[in-house]
Amino acid sequence: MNEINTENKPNVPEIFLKPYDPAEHEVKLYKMWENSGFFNPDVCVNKGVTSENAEVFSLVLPPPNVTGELHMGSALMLAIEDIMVRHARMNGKKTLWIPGTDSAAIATQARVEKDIQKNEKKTRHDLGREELLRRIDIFVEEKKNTILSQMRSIGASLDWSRYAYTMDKERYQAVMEAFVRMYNTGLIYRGNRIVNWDPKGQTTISDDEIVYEERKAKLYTFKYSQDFPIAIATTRLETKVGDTAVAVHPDDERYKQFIGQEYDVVFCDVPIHIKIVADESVEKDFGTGALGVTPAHSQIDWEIADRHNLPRPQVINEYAKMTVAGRLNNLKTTDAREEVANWLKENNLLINEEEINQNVSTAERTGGIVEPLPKLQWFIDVDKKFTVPHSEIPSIDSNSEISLKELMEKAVTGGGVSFVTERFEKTYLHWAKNLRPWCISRQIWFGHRIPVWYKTNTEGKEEIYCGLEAPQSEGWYQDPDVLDTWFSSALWTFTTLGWPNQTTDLKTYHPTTLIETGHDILFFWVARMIMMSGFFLGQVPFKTVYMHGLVRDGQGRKISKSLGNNIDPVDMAQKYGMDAVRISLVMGMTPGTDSKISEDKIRGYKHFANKLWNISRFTLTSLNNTDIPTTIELKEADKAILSELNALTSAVESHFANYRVDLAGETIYQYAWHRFADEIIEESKPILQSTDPQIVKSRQYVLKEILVTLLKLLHPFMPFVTEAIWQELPKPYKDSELLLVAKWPKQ
RNA sequence: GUCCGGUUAGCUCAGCUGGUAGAGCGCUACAUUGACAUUGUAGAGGUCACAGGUUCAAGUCCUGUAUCGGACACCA
Repeated sequence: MNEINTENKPNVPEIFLKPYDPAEHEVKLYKMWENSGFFNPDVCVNKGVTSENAEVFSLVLPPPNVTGELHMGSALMLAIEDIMVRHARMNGKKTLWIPGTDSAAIATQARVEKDIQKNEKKTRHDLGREELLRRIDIFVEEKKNTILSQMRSIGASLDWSRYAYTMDKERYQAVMEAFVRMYNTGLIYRGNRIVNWDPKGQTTISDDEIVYEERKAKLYTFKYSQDFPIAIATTRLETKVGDTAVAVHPDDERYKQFIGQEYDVVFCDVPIHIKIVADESVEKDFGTGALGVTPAHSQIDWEIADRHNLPRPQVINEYAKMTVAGRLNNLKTTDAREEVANWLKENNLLINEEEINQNVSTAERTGGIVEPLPKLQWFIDVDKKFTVPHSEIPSIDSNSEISLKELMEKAVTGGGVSFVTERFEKTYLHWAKNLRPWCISRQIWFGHRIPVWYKTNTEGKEEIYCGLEAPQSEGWYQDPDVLDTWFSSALWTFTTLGWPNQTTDLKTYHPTTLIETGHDILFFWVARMIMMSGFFLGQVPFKTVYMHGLVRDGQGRKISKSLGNNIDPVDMAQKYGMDAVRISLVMGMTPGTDSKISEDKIRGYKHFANKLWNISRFTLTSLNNTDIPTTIELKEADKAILSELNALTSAVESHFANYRVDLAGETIYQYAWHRFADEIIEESKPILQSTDPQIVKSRQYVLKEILVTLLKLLHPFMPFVTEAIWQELPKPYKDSELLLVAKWPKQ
């Protein structure tokens, strides 16, 4: 390198004379970055910032709800990912971070329906499917700019040229293709099974969308009739009109004599036929040790009915109302329960009534009490074996036979996917082991519609067609249901890269390097991406899983509207600057563990941004009107300072390697403030007054080195203030116009 | 019920393969025309939940207890 040109003498820009003002810089800087094109790895290669065959670093952004707004959780996610992405880019990796938004099917449709109900007093059925979908599209178009501009305001260096929306044309086609391929392999099937029905949302939901709430319930012990030999216990009296058997344990001495007997009774106006069966699944010690079997309204009972070939009358409908004749007719289940209790009392059949704690299944989205109902639905078979034509997953051979469940286990146990926090690996494997068929059909309108058509043929039989386009001939009608939103999300790592086309992007960036997301969607999303990527590509979707925790308030409480403790990232950024918001979210956050945010903390880091500002001001002032040769005879003390700086860079690197961005941040913070500002700058003041020019030059050189290194190290964490300062540095100090693509300090 | 975590300064948390405790914020006192009051210096404050064990040596490893939290399952 050359000596600094005297015409490029460092001046102290006027801008440093007042405190750092984030508002003055943030929008401008983001535009500058975005216009530079460097968020796109292709541009980085073309402009020589990244070498053609550089190591790849790729990840997809977990797409936020397209109609939503930024909250602290998504701000944390964007901050962590942007830190890793900027770090990788500065390290010369071919770095791709794909932005996207999610349609949030149920939530979005519910929101639009509510508005229409309020403003026009109409239901979705009044409007019809087409019109409702048109309204939803309009709503999405109106809303999406909010979230997109908020994502930019964070400073996220996302490659917007590859932006994807779960419901855009490319993704929709890819989802159809995926369904058809899985159907043709026999992994997707239609079956009549007990599903979790949400009467409030009027749709099925998957097992993972259930939230258990503990409530008090009454456990009733009773007999079906005076001459029925066995008493049974239940909390759901109203379902007993749907009973077809009483199951007892085969070894239970009390009931052995009755096994095989059958009884006809009229129970609360409903004639029922009860067979006494022996089944291992019954616990002798619970209740009376005898279980009233209601095949149509309980998962376990459905399975018992399978084993004993029992009829399965349905007595509750989709609105959670009774469908039987008599006194229960059309009553809500809760009312019917009381009615049955009254009837039992009237007829002297009630033996005992006891308060117990019970876990009630509720729907995560609507809060409705889940009603198990038998329904004809679409499922993914996780146990059926299929052949993997081509596998890049360690421990899974090409052309081997495997089930989705096994694939999901092996992808992790074989080391194809590793978890930054090991305990999530255990949670994952535990879940995968107990996986059951995944119900993927939903009875709403907004979403990826199931590409299956039906037709009743001349013999009165139903024909089924599954394909990308509707069949040409007459009389076909499409399945009205749409897919579980997680079905399309599960394909996200590769549909965003152009699949099913074999694009260059797909070859270059898949498997992605990393997925970074909240641990609350480990099963919903992370696990299912592993499933789908394995099935369609024979690849893992990502090599590393990094899970972040929940963002809580300063006292560790969940952030919620009712507590009124919401801290809005956008408000906070206006007050203290986005850099302060970003770094406060990251500092003190351990991977996988819930973290805390408070306004005090954010304010503290605004001080830090300003400290940096003043460090820069001092350093540039000290260098003013001075030429600093780039090769220089350094004094011993200055050599020591530089080797300490190298040690800092190494420490930061090793924290990055361990995905401990929190520790990396703290290490730099500590150095910048308490070592550089408090000590090195202080001791430099007299040194710079020295009459020996060698001493002065040596020190000036060191100060410049530290400043440049610190700006680089801090850039991933506080991109705005560091770039703002960088823009004021004299050219000879810089290896790049933009700090965004400057070279990461060498160790 | 099963499986995971946590329990370290007033608060929020670090502390890797064991070597007599750290940070940030807060608090106290002092300083102040100095790059920065969005500051500096100094300081107070911890038998590292409890009880055993292994070891020359234990927040750090093992066992158990208490307590808080999470995931999963679920009894009808």
